Amino acid sequence: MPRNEPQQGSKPYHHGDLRNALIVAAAELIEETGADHFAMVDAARRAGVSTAAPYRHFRDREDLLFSVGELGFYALDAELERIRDQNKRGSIDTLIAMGQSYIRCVTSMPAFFTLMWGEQGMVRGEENVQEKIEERARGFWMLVEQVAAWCEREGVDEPAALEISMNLWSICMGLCHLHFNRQIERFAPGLNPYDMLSSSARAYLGGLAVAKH
Amino acid sequence: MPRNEPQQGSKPYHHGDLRNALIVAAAELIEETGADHFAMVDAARRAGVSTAAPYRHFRDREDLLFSVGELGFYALDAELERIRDQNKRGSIDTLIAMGQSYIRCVTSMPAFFTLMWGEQGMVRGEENVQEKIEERARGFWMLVEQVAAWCEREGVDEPAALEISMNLWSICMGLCHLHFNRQIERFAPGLNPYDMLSSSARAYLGGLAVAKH
DNA sequence: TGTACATCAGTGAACGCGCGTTCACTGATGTAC
DNA sequence: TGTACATCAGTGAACGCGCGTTCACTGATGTAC
Repeated sequence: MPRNEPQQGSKPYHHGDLRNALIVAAAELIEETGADHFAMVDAARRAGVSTAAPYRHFRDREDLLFSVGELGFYALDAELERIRDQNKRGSIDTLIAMGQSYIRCVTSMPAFFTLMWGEQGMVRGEENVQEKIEERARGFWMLVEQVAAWCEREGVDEPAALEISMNLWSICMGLCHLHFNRQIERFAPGLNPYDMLSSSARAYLGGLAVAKH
Repeated sequence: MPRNEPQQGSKPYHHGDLRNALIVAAAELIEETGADHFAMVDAARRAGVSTAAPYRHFRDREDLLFSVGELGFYALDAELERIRDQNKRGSIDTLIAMGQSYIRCVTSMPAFFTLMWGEQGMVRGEENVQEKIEERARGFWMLVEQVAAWCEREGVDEPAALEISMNLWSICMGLCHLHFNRQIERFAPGLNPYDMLSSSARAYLGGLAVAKH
């Protein structure tokens, strides 16, 4: 019988990839019940191990949650990178597409929201956490770069790129928030966050370009 | 000895206004530790009563939290009303001032954030909760009214007022979010949400007005 | 190739804690006569 | 004005539950000789 194949019927003593299995299990649970109500023991149960097993791979609950957050950023960054590479550098369509993909990502995993940008993901006094936190900003710097290119095109002062990027991020954040707290469908049932981003970002950037000409 | 004056030294058996005292205590605790970690027993302790007492006034924990949310909306609406009455109807400055006051309110009571616009405040199958939830929208309708007046002035289609209001709300929401998760000071230390709102709302509304002329 | 041994990744049972909520109670208050 | 009684707003003790975490353990794996 081959070593690496798990025997049928009897589960192997060693899991093989428990760390990742726990992250995935936790991510699923968080999707279902929200990060606040996430329970360490449930993650273990879902991964099919004892409640003590996770502590071989994570210092504590917070440590696991942090890793789940990393998973979220990984997915988001990959998506943003894809959008960026498929569109013209610094065009308004690129900026909007990036924003829409941001909204899509965040919306498709709403429970990651607080996990990714909440306090908890940021405040941890530990060894090499600082660089991990830097990593989490990758998507934002992608946006800044595109905005800077747009500024160059439009003859807008480039130093403003950072502020413009923050404002665009704000709009996306706000739309995400309103969207998955169901405020959009509540107050304006005909609208959706993707079109709203498109129209408001166009008006905003348009207003900036006009002001500078 | 007068009836209504509490005796010094010995605390009276009846509190007198325990319901409100509990709401205030809960609000303070939520400010300190966040709504998620808020504990019913702590509210009772802070109000100086036994842990069972709150259940004379609130069905359960959720019920108390809902009432705390109402307090938040009460403060917000009062502030928005004040700003509206002090400014010119439908001017861009009024819109921005309302947004800034929104940010100020939300920022000054960050822990109310999820309580006021999170799921929990919205999903409750109960008697006359529906009308209470309607009440929570008062501030938003104030904004819509001002935006409609602005539209009239600028010759923008008035039906767009709702969408424009949602977009402005989004921007404020996003700025609040970024602000008190410390993302603004992290990425753009020189900026603050108030000026950001002012500049982005002006560009956005300017862009809309230009597009229509 | 075989064996001894260190190390690793699990188990299962238990701990302690804090919280939401209930229960039988008791002191205070309001009211009908 | 005084009294009996219903009702209200508290008390204090206890419950049950679920969760985070630890502990001594054991089975599996990798490696030096």
